[in-house]
Amino acid sequence: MSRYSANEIEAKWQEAWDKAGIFVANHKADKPKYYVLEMFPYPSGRIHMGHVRNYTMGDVIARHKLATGHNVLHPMGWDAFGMPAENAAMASGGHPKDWTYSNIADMRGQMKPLGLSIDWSREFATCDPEYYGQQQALFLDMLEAGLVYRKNAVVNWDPVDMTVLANEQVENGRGWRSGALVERRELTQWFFKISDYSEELLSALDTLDNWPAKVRLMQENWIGKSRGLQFGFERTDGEEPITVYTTRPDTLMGASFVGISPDHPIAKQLEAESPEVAEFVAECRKGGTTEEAIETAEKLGYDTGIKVKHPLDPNWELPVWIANFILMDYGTGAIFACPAHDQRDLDFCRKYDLPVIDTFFALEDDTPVDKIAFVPPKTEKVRWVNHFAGLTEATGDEAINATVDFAEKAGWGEGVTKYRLRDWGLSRQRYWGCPIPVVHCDTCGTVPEKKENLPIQLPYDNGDGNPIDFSIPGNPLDRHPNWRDCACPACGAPAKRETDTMDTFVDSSWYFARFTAPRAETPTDLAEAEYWMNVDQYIGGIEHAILHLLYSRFFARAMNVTGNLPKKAIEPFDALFTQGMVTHEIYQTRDKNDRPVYHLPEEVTDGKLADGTEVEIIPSAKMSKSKKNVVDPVSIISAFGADTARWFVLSDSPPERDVEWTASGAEAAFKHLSRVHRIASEIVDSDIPANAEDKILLREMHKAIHDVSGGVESFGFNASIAKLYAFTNTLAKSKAGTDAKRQAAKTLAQLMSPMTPHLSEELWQMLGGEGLVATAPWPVADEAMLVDDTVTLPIQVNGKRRAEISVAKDLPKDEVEKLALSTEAVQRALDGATPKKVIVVPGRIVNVVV
RNA sequence: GCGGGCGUGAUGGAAUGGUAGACAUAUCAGACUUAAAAUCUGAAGGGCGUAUGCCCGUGUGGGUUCGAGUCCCACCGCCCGCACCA
Repeated sequence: MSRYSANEIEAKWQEAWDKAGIFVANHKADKPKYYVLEMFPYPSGRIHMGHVRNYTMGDVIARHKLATGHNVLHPMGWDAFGMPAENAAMASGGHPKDWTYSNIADMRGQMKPLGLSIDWSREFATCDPEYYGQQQALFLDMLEAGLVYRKNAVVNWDPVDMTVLANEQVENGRGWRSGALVERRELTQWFFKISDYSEELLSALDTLDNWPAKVRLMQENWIGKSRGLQFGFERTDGEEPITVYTTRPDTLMGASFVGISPDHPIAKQLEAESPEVAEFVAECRKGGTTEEAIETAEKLGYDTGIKVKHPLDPNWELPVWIANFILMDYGTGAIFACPAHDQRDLDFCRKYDLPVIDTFFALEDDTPVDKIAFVPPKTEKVRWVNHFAGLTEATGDEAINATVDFAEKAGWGEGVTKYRLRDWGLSRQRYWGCPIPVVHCDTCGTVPEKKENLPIQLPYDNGDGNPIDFSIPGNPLDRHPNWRDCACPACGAPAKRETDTMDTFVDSSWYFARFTAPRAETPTDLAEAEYWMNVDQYIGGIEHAILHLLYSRFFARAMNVTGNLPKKAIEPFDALFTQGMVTHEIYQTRDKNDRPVYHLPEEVTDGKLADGTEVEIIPSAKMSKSKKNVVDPVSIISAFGADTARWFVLSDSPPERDVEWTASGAEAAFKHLSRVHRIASEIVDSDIPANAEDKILLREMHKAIHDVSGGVESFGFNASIAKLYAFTNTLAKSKAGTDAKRQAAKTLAQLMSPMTPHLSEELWQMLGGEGLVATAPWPVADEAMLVDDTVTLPIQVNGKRRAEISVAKDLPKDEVEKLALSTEAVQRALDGATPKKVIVVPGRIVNVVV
């Protein structure tokens, strides 16, 4: 009898798969194609358990599809541009390119032992010039199609490091490295016109039936379609009216002031004229650019002294304030405030002592607004105070529509549909990204680079053999001695290259299309894209629910318009699955100042440190190096094997939810796999004649085929594994003959093969299976074997279970009823009473109502 | 602030509106062993009871239903996202 030795068999079978070339995707037309893709990783240098879970899920799907006769494309690549490489270069020297490629080599080396069914021949990294050169070609196509433009936009600016900061680099309003107070500053930036597609991206969400409803809702809210009224407030000084946009025009009688953004043209004009305004606006620009930072910052206002006339009452004058919570990017950058029915406006008015006017009340409560604004759902009926369009009782929605109609008829306003979705700013003032292929020429202006000059490559050094110094703040491309110098593609005169590089979201917005023809001389090969697109199953983290997925949907449309993708691919992901994280307990103690001190899992036994100190345990926390609750897949694989890691990350929780990594759970998974191996080898060594138990075992086998397959097809991997445990227990206890047990064990090996491919190959071979289990046809359940002849029915009296009966599965309802009523326990519960009603749900339950 | 999600034994979780707790972990008991490990068998939501059983129980409070973990309303708690992290 042989023992289960994961390390030996895993290497052996990986070699066998490689040799057979079974995971190399070829464009063969005789089988249905299936494209399964997991979001590609950032090459940090180490894989983590989240990767193991993500890629194992995709692998289960890919292997199951392979076994069910599909032509499977399952590729892998690297999302390789981005700030960590530059941060590493800044912190510890070296070059982002070297750092990245060495990380990729390390990670590939850690991933291969997982035994994933990946077609490695298609691998690429987004920082390969062959990839980003094609991305530059796409950019030029989009520029030509009018989908790219330049405008000013606000960024986080670190005045000490003289650099743009990412939101995550702003901590409590200060730069993470310099500690300087961050300012909002305007720069000229490149933008994709994603807003051209607002309506299209919104309405097409309805076609994405196989996406989680949650993700569609998040995108819907992100696009943020709203209907409102746009109109001008006339200024008393005769200057141009101030145009405002409001989604609550019905509350116009409650207006207490007109507010403009600190970035509004009027504010800018005043800023130039008045030092006092300049000071105020500068104050507003302190703090981060995130919506959260702006919304939660203390309300600040400045009375400009400008007055406007209320559109409904020429004698009513409203002041114009600059307010820090008004976004220039949304609507017109100007609003009217109705403090009674908007909490932000109310906070502002209370602070600056501006009037608060109730415009409607709840039907049965006319308490004036004090500290809490009255904001009922727009579907709720309210009672209006002196409404200008003549409303008395109406819902918010009705009032808004009536008001828009009223304003349009009267001619002072216009109903307008707006979207919250802003254009996608793709400029990054950084080195390690795809260079934007345009040239600035003194005579011709901004000129696209010629396609034959692509790729515009990043310079590795300073051109004179001296390395680029990444330790100085700012963009190395800007200060490079000669990289910027070039000839204008239009007139040939000396010109300067654009030094902004692209947002890394651009890289990941089309990689799925590139995988269909990764070595093509154009961004895509239309014939290959036509065959392989769309991605049949896309798998990744919920954190990408909005940006990455929305940008990809936009890119697919843009690529279609520019002839780089077929029409069928404008929604590139047919089905989406968002998996949960892998979490782990945090072990912490406290230092003298009561600050937490974290401990590695291996330092803790039975809730105590080696010196006996009690450890505080925080359950289910996201794995993070700083909290020391990280489990390294590499050490798990060397201790137990990849199959154990794969089995465990799928077993304990539903895939969309977080799974808690526990040492005992991993060990138990290993024990179970060893047990399956032992059971199989005992069967091989046995010689039991066929007997009456055979049919019972085979019946259970068909039920297992049915349940496990169902779980795999519906992302119920944990349910499949629970069934595999149960079936293994059945097999271990069965007294059936050797032939039946061998058949059951072979089926068990097949059913396990998507999760534990190496062990399954080993078992398959031991049990005399033909060829590789990976390519053996997936077993099919015999429907006739799934139904038992008798069923057990629980009997309830008034909804409480009192007894159960065992009946033939097709026994008529009235017979079932008779049987149920005659049961002793039911008679006792009835206690002589006559049932009012008996509900018989065939095959399910009987309920006797008294 | 806005938006989204989740609350079931000691723990992870299962349950087309139909026997709540499948499957697993941890725990306990037994078998094997000189002993331990490994393995095998079994117990187990809480309470009462020798027991057939009975009562209570899915965050809290209401509601719909013959029947609610599941549907509806309100509340409480926790987690996540918010446009330059990937």
